[in-house]
Amino acid sequence: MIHYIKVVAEDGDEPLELPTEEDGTILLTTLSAQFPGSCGLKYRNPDSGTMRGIRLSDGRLYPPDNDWGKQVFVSVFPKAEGKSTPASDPVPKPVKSSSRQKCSDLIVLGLPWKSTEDDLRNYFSQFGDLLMVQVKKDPKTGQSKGFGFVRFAEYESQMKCMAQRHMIDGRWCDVRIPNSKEGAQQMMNRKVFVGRCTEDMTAEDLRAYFTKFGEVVDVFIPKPFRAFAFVSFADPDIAQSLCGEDHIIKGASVHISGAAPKSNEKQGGGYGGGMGVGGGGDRRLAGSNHSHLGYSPNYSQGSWGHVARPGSSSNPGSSYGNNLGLGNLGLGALQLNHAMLAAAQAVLSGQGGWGPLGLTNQGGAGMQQGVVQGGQAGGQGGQAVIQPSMTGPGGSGASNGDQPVSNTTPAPATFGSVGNGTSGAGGFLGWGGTQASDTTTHSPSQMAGWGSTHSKAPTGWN
DNA sequence: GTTGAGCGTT
Repeated sequence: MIHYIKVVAEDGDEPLELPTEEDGTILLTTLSAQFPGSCGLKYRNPDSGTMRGIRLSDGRLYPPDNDWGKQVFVSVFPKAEGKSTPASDPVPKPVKSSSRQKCSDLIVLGLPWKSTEDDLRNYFSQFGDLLMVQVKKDPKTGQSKGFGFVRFAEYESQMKCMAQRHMIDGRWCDVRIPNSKEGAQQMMNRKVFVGRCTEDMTAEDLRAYFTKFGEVVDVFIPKPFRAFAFVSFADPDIAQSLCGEDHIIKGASVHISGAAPKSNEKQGGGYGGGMGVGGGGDRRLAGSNHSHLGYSPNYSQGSWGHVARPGSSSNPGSSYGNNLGLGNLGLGALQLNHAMLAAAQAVLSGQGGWGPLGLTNQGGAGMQQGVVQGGQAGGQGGQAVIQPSMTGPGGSGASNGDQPVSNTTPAPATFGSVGNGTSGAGGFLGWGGTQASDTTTHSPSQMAGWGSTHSKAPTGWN
């Protein structure tokens, strides 16, 4: 039977009532939801006049003598600091004009093994409405991996949440922006990469969803399900504005980024990131799996897969026509081998036996997702593997930059796709595209944090 | 049945 007990953060405060669970215990998360950082309860023993601690086990606070009684309990904080009265908000609101910012998923690190999604929801709801809560677990054992994700409805909630550490079920946890969001704002163009797609997302679903942000001119979903898609907008600004965001589509959290996210991995003028051979291969022909309604054919989408475009002016296609100038390739930075270079040149010149790619036969139809995987970058040369995932003639040449091509190949240098632009823009060649590796250089630039250490839970936990 | 820096099978 549920009832309520009175709790204060400090003697003299106005009591706040916390609900018990059915078994009469109080969840620590319930406590810490109202008293951030709180890790326990105590009360004054009327007989001795001294304070007594409340038993805590498995994240539950147990009533003394099986009865909470009518007394007022006092919240206990780790270091005799960090307590906060409900009256005084401990978090100075970073009230910026950031009100219009959008929420992103937040990773919660350092969760106790036992914490459930309910615990997380219970705890984090103190900051605002939650759209998503998940604890990553081992699929087999169901054992928590000790981290999870949350997503708030309001950006203010997110800000508040990230502005502090979190005591969850007896452990200090950190909330951060996931690494997957790195390099968010970049690559201005009209096509965005939609990662973490689920298989039940159709092109129509994506179109329907993204249309509310602006006119969608194309949706591309790789044929063998690969958990990502491309969405192209008529307005590049729309696409750009979505980059870096997380959206929830059909219950799944997808991540939106520029079509060649690895672009800013390297700097110094080199075009390190993705290599894409990509003319605007977006000529769409009927029969493809594209949704193409209302598509205006004058969107030349040249230069996909190209990254780190010099300057910010978007002028896709025209300036890259058949430009194989090595200066644009950033070769030095990527240690390309000759085989790959030759392959690329062959592609652009329409020779080289890349028949399966449909380049030599189809005049304008761009090959789709043509992928060339060299060995390790700069490594075993000659092992270029071509794996076009779509070869149908007339297939719309969605030139898919260098998005995740293979997560199994270590540091694959990949081609984007190749295609002759609708407007005659020739292929542009860029190199790069290491999807899986290279994550070590990222240094999450979040709000000032608390080191990276999670203090051990007070003994008695875990 | 253990563990404690990290980054999301679906």
